[in-house]
Amino acid sequence: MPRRRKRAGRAPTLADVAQHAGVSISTVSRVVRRHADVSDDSRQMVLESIKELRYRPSTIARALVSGKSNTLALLVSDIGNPFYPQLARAIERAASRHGYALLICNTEDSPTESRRHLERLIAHGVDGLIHASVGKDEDVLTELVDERTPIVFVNRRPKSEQAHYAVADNRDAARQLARHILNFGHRRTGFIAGPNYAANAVERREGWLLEMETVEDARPLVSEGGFDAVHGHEAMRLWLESGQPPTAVVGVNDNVAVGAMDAILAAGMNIPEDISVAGFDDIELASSRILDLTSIAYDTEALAERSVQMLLRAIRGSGVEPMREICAVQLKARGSTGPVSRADDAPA
Amino acid sequence: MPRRRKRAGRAPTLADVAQHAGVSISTVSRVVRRHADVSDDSRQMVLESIKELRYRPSTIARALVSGKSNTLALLVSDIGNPFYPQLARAIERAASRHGYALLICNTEDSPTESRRHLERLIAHGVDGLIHASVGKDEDVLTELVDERTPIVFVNRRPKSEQAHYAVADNRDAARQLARHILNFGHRRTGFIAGPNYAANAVERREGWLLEMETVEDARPLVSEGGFDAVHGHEAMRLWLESGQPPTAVVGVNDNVAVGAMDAILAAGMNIPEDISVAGFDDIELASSRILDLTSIAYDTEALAERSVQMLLRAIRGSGVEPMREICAVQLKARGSTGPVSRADDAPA
DNA sequence: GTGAAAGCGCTAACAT
DNA sequence: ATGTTAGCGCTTTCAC
Repeated sequence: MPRRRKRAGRAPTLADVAQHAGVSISTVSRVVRRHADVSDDSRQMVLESIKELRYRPSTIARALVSGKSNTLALLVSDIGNPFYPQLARAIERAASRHGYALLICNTEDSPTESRRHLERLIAHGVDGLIHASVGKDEDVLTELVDERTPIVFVNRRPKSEQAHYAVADNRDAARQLARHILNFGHRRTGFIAGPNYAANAVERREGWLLEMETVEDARPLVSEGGFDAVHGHEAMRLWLESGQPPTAVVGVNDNVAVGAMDAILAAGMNIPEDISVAGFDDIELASSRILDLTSIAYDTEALAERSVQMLLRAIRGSGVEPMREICAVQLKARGSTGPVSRADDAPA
Repeated sequence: MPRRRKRAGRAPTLADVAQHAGVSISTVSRVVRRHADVSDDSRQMVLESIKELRYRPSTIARALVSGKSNTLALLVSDIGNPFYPQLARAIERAASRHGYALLICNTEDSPTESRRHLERLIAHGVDGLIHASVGKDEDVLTELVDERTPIVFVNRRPKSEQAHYAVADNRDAARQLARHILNFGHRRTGFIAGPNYAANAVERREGWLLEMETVEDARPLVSEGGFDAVHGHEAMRLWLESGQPPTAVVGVNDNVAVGAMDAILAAGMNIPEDISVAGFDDIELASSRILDLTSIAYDTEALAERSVQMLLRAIRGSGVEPMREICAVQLKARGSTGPVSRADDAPA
């Protein structure tokens, strides 16, 4: 009844295996790295010793020697926002397909947190960074990151001309959504925007307004805000209290839209009979009958795959041309948006 | 107009700093590690060189020397389930407070994935593991992990008697929820359970049935399932089609409850007038007016803090006694549960 | 107070 | 086909 077959303490090393198998360290190393130039005999012996000793190569030592850690890192704004886990999962899979591990870091959109994470990640020797955090920290980035650690932006268009990025066409997405709303006859509409430092948020708002301008009598309202449900709630509440609320509102993301829905229900009104609601991101719950929320779906799989590919290319060949990728979006029309029904300013 | 003040290529090392500052490597190392025994003069020089060269100590080399990586890893079942990001964030903060970085891994509840991650993590030299993935992989764990990499289970009661864990009292939580439902007069009730391999799911079901048994004429139904909304939907659909659906159903988590709600709405019935619904986890959306879902709230902050503390203790002193911690739960009664209203088998 | 030197576990020449 | 050796960047004795 052996408790542990291995004496506790030090983990077995190449040298241990070599000794056990009666060969040299290099031979073991060759076997481990699946190098040719090893006789079947030796290989057999080594393999057995490895199994018996439960040897596992140390990534740390490898990283120290090779300067490569086979690890990528992903920075997200808010892991609590359902969109990011979805993206993270896709990126993790993509990275894994290419033999890389992925570290996920939560920046909470704070440059301080970004800095903390970046310091750590660089010291840890990650081979590349995927940045999906939404804004405010570009200065920190340029300060800390140099060409030895390539970086790709996902779902965020960076200011720098030199940067690599994979994004969705937010402006077009917003226009599609606006068109959808306009087609239902809405004219007094509301857009609950995100913060100005976020390129995404700005693009969505711009697209929205652009499309609204194509219709003579459209009167779009815009409310500044953040990415949280509370912002959506607050903005909607104010509009409701104004006495002349929009007949359709769009949140800068589904979180915000949910907040707005909440406020509408709290005021005793109905969706979409009184007010239509829509958002961006198409979070999982959006398609459920409970939310049944019209939204813009991003192709996270494509975003993930493309960004990882770009990053790997940047890691291999340094100093490559800036790479860009614009991924498709898809309008998911659902029950939260419908025609204007009240005596209002548009055809029924 | 200097493009980069540092020549590209190799990152600066201790030796570079030493040369630049005109001192020895050891002195630089002492300064970096805030060791005493350094003259103010030397320290000054070194500090300046460090700044100028933008030197950053290599965690990799440190880890190789010290055998410690100052990194913990968290394994979760499904980062897409809103409960886990919440937990992950709390654990990340707790780890960070103690000077540790956190790696987050998604096992998708697959032993294969668990193995992949564990192999990597151990090779990467993580100092400890926090396991919040829900089941099926305990064999993999005992096979791969030895006492050099301590492990703490969170939100999951392990089979092993020796293991450390921090969990919530699921049985009690389920009883509270059952009592709440019974108090509303419900007698024909449904529990949409999770998989049998998940201790959490089993405990919740047991608690539920235990409390139901305290009432003579209660007739609890149980439906096997998974942790996803689709399972909740499917189970509810079948009950609805049976013609005698329960007047109150509880999902093994909020995801499942949402699925059930979806099915109820799809059948044209109302919540809670026709059927009451509740869940576990108290995901963020549960408190919104849209879901307004009665649920059990776990103290994720406590779970996180306690588990990290336990893990660190295990890392420092090896071979410590098994540590256990049962964290509090709180019933959040909301609008999705209400009294029986139909001509049914209970007092109104 | 400071420096020299021996490793940590591995890879990658370079021998043989 | 296999062994020897010199590092990777750091910590840590141990001298001075």
